[in-house]
Amino acid sequence: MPGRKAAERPGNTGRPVTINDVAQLAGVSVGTVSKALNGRGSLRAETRHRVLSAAEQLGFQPNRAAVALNSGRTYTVGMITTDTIGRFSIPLMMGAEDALGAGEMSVFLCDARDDPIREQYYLRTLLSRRVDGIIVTGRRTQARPPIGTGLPIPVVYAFISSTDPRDCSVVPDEAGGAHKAVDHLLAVGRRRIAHITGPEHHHSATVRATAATDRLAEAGLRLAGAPLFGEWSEAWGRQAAQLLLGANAEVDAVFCGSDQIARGVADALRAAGRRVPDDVALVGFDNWDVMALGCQPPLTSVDMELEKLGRTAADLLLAAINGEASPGRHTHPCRLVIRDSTAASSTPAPALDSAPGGS
Amino acid sequence: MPGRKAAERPGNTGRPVTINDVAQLAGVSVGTVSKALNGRGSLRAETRHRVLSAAEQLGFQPNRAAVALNSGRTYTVGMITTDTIGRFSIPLMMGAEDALGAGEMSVFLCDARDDPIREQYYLRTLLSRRVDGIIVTGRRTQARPPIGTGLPIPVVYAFISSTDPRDCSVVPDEAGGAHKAVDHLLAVGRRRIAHITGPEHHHSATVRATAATDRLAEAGLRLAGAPLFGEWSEAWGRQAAQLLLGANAEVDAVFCGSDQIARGVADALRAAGRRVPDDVALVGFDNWDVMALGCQPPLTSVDMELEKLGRTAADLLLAAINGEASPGRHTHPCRLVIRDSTAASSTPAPALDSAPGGS
DNA sequence: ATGAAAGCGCTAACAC
DNA sequence: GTGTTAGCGCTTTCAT
Repeated sequence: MPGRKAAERPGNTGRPVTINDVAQLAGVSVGTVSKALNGRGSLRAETRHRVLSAAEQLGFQPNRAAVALNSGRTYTVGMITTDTIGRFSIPLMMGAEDALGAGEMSVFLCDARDDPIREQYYLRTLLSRRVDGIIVTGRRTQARPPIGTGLPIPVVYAFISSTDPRDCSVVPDEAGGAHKAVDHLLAVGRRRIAHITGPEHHHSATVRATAATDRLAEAGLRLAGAPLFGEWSEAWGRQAAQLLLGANAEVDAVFCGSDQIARGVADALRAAGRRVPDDVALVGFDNWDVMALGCQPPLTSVDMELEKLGRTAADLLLAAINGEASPGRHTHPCRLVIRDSTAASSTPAPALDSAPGGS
Repeated sequence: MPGRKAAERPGNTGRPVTINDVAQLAGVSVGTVSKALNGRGSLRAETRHRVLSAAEQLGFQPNRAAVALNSGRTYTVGMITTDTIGRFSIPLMMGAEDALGAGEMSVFLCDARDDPIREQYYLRTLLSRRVDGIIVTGRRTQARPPIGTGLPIPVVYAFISSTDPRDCSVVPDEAGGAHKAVDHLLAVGRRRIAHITGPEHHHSATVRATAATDRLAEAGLRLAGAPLFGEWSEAWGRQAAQLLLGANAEVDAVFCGSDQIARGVADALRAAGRRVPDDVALVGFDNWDVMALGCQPPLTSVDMELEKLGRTAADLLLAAINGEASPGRHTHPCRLVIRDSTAASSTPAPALDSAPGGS
């Protein structure tokens, strides 16, 4: 009964189908089967066809462990993430997994949960499994010590980077993203721009704050007050916005270090009777859909394009596996996504913006 | 130089260290090395020690492909998710990965992206890699057709379930969760409870709505109006809240099908001058931290405990791999997380709740 | 054009 | 207590 699944066929032993079974059914030797299946050597068309249909009929799937054993390649890579919660690593992983899948690579998922012990455990596991390469991802863009030295396989750091400049890292151009945000605010006519962001000890916060300050300086302007460092939370956004309202009513734009902060700012501004974007334009960072779109009004935001970044990391890893390593720090541009929170104030349409919930 | 990493040692060939290298360095045969490393057979303590330190010195890691080849077991499982964006599958995966890691299992990550073709591709890949089992996860709790029939390895469905009742599925007890939400609202003295939720064709929406209605009926009450089916979005929450305000000012609680919806409802109520929880108590679903905590006030919500659910699924899979299958549909209880949005209205503290952003 | 056989790294059965 | 060897499933010479 050729149409049936292998495991349903009467007489099926439960044992996986091997190349031997195929050889027997096709009436040839295993060597011939191997050639037929891999399109190597020279075979009569008829023989090749006979083998292929036998394999088909048995539902034969080559045992990759055996292939790995004599090729030395497993067509497998490890992905180690230090990020438990996954907000940043998920798109990275998905992008990488997609790019690797196209190269017939399977991905081992390793969640190190910010624990160096777990990390080393996973590293050993992956080496034992003879993965062809490793991608290391994490929640922060700050450089971190290499996961290992003198490893026999290539490693690519994605989002995070390695402190060793010879290592291959792919990182978002956060400074460039901040530049785009500031440029956009200037372009829509804003001049008194404040900056609210995360903790000062957080790499992304300082990079983005510095970049924003520098860009304004290039335009002959200064930030409206020092950057407000706090937490990556809506609550901090609300709190900081109130500080701003208390101290300086002249601000006509706020560039925020994250969408969560921006959303808190939007809520606080609205509660205080300030209109966004008419009175104050708002730009976030991350382009986190649920925040940027849930915000009233929808938020202009800097997108780090993490999925693309993951894809790039995977491509660099594949190249390195094939002997074409690209050592060093590779930056990946950010993209500014413009939404209503920075709509040009030259054409205000107050009545339309104010009741988004109406049915 | 014993302290050095294997790959840095002078004379290192780049070739992975095998059991042969260890045998040679220890001056014994490969069989002896195998016994020493796996604690089998009987060896002199001195010999065992000599082997272990040789292995240590060379940084030996057994080639898992070889182990797999003659044990037939790969200590590997596949995790197929149909969920691209990952909101639900991430905690599931993390829980499962954690539980499997404890069993020395590595996890292949497969993102099928809602594409049946990709799903079957991954299934073939996993079978070819001879995984010991498969976990299938997805974004919706609705039953889906089995991923394959007569498969040679156990499959466990997590969050989603299989339409075949003989398959092993682990699903959240959404109805139970809805019961807890309603019970809690009744316990804090609410009697006119409305329900706003996602699309009517969405399994979770109807299950939760039905369960809420039933529970109220058991208490001799009725839902305040028919369930409002719409979208899983904040915008719909806002819109539905306005419908509610227009039609029926007497509602003293809203049970929402998701935290996103609840958050939209909270915003709309506040904008309309209604106080939460004083005038209207609010319960969400999902306990999605960023929504539940970002909401003003923080949201009481039903937590499906997806990480635990993933862990349970992994444990069931491990058991099935060891020959102790647990066919059928296993439900996993939900947990109600109580926050300010349902604080008992008998002790109102209006002044404190209204300015959470104050510094 | 096809078959036979060695070998990838490891484990286990058996010999000594 | 330790060494030798067959064999897991597959690929790849090398004969024929």
